[in-house]
Amino acid sequence: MQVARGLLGQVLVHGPTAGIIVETEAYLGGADLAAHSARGLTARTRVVFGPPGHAYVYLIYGMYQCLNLVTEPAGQPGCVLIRAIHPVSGVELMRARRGDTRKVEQLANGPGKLTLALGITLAHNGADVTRGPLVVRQGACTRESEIAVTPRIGITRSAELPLRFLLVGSACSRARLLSEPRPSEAVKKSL
DNA sequence: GGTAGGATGGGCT
DNA sequence: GCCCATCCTACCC
Repeated sequence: MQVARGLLGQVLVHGPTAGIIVETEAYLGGADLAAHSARGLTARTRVVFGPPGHAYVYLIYGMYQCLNLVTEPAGQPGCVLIRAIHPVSGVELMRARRGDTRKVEQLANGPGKLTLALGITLAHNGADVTRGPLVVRQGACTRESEIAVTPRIGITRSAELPLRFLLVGSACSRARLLSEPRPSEAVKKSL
């Protein structure tokens, strides 16, 4: 949960493409029934029970891939789903991968979209995010006041838990945030 | 602006 | 056989 907040404002880099993380969701161990790990250690969730700082990538709805970062010590499940990024480099490549003719804000403003835009696939499952080629870099400092917290979306079990975190100034997460506060000048500039 | 429905395949009961 | 941590298109305001 702390990691999910901390990832906001950090930069996700893969090759020539990169973007600022603007939306995350935490998936916990224990009573969080929405987490894949809730049903115990299986072939699919092996990585989630492994050491932190690794990528957990899985196939959803038969056609999209979602990227998570493992957060807990080995033996203990827990991860953070990256839900949206704000593209900062390699935008033309992202555009090509996504099929062109879109606004920049829409290139990677969803979990399935950002893996496509960044070129992240199931092959990255288990990859060490501190060593590359897929890396998380420290970004600009994020103020607590720039973070909004809401229930997670797209799930039914444990749906009431407030585990979704957004940078309120980002156009890339805006559309999905109900009753959105005014974006601050500080956030606008940092994007 | 909004919503309804279909695509599509692995994982688990 | 059913359930998805999704996205896009068509269609209707």
